[in-house]
Amino acid sequence: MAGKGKRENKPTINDVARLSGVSKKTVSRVINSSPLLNQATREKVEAVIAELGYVPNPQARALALRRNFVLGMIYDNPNAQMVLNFQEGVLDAIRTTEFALLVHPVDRHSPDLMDHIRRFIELQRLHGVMILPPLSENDEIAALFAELGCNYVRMGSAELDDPAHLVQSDDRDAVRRAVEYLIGQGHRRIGLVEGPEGFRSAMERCAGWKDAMNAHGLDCDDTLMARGNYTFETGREAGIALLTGAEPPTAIFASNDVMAAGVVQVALERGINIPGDLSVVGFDDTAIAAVISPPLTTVRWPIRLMAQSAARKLIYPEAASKEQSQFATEFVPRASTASPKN
Amino acid sequence: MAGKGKRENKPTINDVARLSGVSKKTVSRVINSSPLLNQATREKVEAVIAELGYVPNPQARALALRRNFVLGMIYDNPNAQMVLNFQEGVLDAIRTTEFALLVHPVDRHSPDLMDHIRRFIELQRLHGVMILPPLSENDEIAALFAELGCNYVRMGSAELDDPAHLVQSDDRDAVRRAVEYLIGQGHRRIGLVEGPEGFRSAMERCAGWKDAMNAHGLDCDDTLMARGNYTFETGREAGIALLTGAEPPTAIFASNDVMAAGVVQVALERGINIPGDLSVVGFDDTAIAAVISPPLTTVRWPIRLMAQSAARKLIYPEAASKEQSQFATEFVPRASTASPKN
DNA sequence: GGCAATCTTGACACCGGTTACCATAACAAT
DNA sequence: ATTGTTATGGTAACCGGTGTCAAGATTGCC
Repeated sequence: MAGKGKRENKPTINDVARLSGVSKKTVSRVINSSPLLNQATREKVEAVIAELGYVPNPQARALALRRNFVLGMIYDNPNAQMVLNFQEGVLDAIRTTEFALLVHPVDRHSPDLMDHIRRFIELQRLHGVMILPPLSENDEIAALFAELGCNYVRMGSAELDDPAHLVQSDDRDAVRRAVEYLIGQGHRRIGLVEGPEGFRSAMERCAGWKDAMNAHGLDCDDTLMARGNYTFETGREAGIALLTGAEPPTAIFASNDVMAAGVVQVALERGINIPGDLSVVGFDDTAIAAVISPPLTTVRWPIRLMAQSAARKLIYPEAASKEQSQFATEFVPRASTASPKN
Repeated sequence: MAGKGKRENKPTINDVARLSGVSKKTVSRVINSSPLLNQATREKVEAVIAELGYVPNPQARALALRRNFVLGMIYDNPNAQMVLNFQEGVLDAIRTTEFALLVHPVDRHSPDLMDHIRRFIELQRLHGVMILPPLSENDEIAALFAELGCNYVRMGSAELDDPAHLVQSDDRDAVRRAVEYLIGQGHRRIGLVEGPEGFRSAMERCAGWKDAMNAHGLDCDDTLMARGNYTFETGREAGIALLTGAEPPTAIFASNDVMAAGVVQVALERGINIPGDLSVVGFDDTAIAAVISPPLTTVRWPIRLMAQSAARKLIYPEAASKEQSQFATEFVPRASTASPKN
């Protein structure tokens, strides 16, 4: 039996209004820092707010404004470090705002992926959603967001969408530069561990490798290429395939760091010295790169900055297309590369 | 969905009521599967809901029910893979519910950490929050949640709280078993790379090492111990400290996988063969363990299961203390351990 | 002093759901 | 036929904020 006495409930806008002798609407004006408001009134109300420790109810606000201050992020994690860095970047961007971040991992091989995503969008009514690779490369998913009227930004390795809906790194160029670094060291037979079929990022990275090889008159023959699917195990397999040929490469570019780690492990198991007998280059610069032996030469993706930009595109849609979309990568030389011996 | 017309606003409960010729209240009863309702009416309304693709507005629901169907998770990432596995576990648990997951990384060294967390809790009014280590070991933070009336679950390595607010692995026992494995292989001088000062998990793991050493009459002298702070770099430093002594250990237990990777890298740099000259054991079984060379023997934490349990404790508070709190770890032998040579 | 222009403020409906309470219909028991 | 009981559905108030619009207070100007 609740007495009429002190309530345990949080203070509401009505409490603030009553205690400061103004109407709810005026309190609302204070909260939203409306310009048409007497300074004295504002201070009086602010004092009461501070005293009560009043914080507006976000659900009520969302309902009245028909606007939800929550950003979403969907991913099918290819890489934990990348996802987490992204999360941190988003948090950087929303820290000074009232936005929050909802995460939603999915399984891209699930047969009801689309239904699953649809349900998620309809249920949560988010302000906007960021889509991470490889889901971001799926145009069908983007179309679903558009159909449901949910704002989105895709994070990708190529021009997947217009600038308002995209943050992008130029993987092709980044890989070209990395491979040219190897060529500059004197390598002529440079292998490629390709990413999975149908992945845009895999295609771009492959194209970058070919660009560099062709530009220097080097052959891209089949014995220099092996396909993986961005996992460690397939990196190992690709490594075995490349290293057991008649004329094995003196350097290998792997389309991501985990696969590069697989190549390194296989090489070491066979007594192939790195970087003495074989140079290895990865892509992503995730935590693993610095941690394996020897530390891996790789390409750093400015994920955190890209995440900040993606979040801002959603928070300020009117400026979305002016917000930076293209991000430069950075080549990070470490100890897994050297000039070939001969 | 029939009708390809212009996409109006989303259907509301009123639309459903009008089209099915019943009142809002009846529709609400259908949505909440109230038992006192005519079967025919229910089916009629359900048909209209399906046709319209109606989904109740979560903000309005949250407001009316005074209850928010969102779970939160705060962490100061010590380990990306762990955080992500945890997220996936939570998603497992909420997949069939209407709950969503909000994430909130923080910096535990920030001077206004407490204010930051307070603001987060007050602003979001979550249904409950999961706290990951090392933040979970901070009693002050737990007290803040209690003070603000926000339900929480801590994830930890020891009995930090009552079962309703805790999911726990027994790190001490897990480490004891891992070290006894080394002893069983014939090792006598077994080094410890300790975790950072003040961390409960670090203390527990250290205690487990001592338990095993003492139980077998082995000395825990200072030259066998070095402290790190759970980062790769400090793992390297600790490795150098342990391996440059007069009588270096033949095996090293590192309190987490990244530090173990640091030890491995340092050893390989100095031509110390692993596992021939030195066995190394880690803790966590994060992705890195399987990926370095040689693959790391370690202890697997059932993070995903723990996360599921934590989420269920929050979703069903009435059953929270009956939900599993204690989780067993699993010893994972790989190629970084072997019997000492001599 | 009178009147318009501008600044402040509050009454009230509304966002999209929920519950409390009441009204009616159907059906059984007396 | 009257009454009691149980199903079922309607009405209105409410959750805690917001927009609209107009009234009241101030000010400027002739």
